[in-house]
Amino acid sequence: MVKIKKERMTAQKSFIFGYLKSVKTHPSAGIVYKEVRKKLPNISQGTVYRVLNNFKEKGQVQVIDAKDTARFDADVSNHAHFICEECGNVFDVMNECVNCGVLKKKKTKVGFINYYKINFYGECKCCRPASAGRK
Amino acid sequence: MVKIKKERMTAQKSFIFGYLKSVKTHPSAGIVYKEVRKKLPNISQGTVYRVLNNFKEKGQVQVIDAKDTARFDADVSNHAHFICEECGNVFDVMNECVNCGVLKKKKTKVGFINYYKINFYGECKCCRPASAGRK
DNA sequence: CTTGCTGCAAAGGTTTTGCATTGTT
DNA sequence: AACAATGCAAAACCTTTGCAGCAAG
Repeated sequence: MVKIKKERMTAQKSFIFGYLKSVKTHPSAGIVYKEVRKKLPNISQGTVYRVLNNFKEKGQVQVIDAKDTARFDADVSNHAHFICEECGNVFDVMNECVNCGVLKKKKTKVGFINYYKINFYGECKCCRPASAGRK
Repeated sequence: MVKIKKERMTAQKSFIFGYLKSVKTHPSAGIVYKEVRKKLPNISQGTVYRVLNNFKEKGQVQVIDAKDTARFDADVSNHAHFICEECGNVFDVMNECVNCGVLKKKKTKVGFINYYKINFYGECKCCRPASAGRK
């Protein structure tokens, strides 16, 4: 018989999830740690990483693979992301903008597709004026 | 007057670029280091990272943000990537599969888009049989 | 009471960087 | 001869992990 691990609810988990739900900034694990620490001063980095990975595995959050660090998003609805190459901030790109179904079939030449991610790269509204003269 | 830095050609650069051009495995910096070392035993990790970043800035290679480490691809033509969640290998997904133009306009609500990347996630041919019984 | 979860601290891995030296141009 | 690029080693990050104690069910 296979042993089933029963999960427990903790203050750490609910604070982290609550924080992620409350922001649209797609914070990194480090930011989550810093922010949640304001309410739970004793929380450790290890816990933050473990909880975030736990959420990811359960599909409660999605991960955006930005250049350097992973960013987390509690909005798991179908949408893409825009990553500013200047400041590193991440913004939502809603589906109306992405005018396609990308890939319908699950079985392909390379293997079985579970899901996909679309990332846009460029300069955000705040950074564009500053760098306008560069090109 | 703005100082222009003039670039020099070195054995390290040409070996690294030659290696990247010769493979379809989308190697990480660590792998590049290990492989190029066979021909240039004294090359250092620092150089590999500096050269790869240099290529990236010049647009000679593109970077695939896989889960853990960055992968490099000397094929900068328009195509997407499939990342196996089981073994971590990266495969090319040619454009016929991605039946869309994704996003045509450059100027959007969030900012100015330079380019985009599409990553597919799933299980590759090699890993699928082994994990077939899981779901 | 059971055992999943946390805090702590150390370790692992990737990527960057300062500096003296090398090697292109 | 200039100065860009390298090798070396240390440092800077990000992320994971072992373990003893804590706490949810």
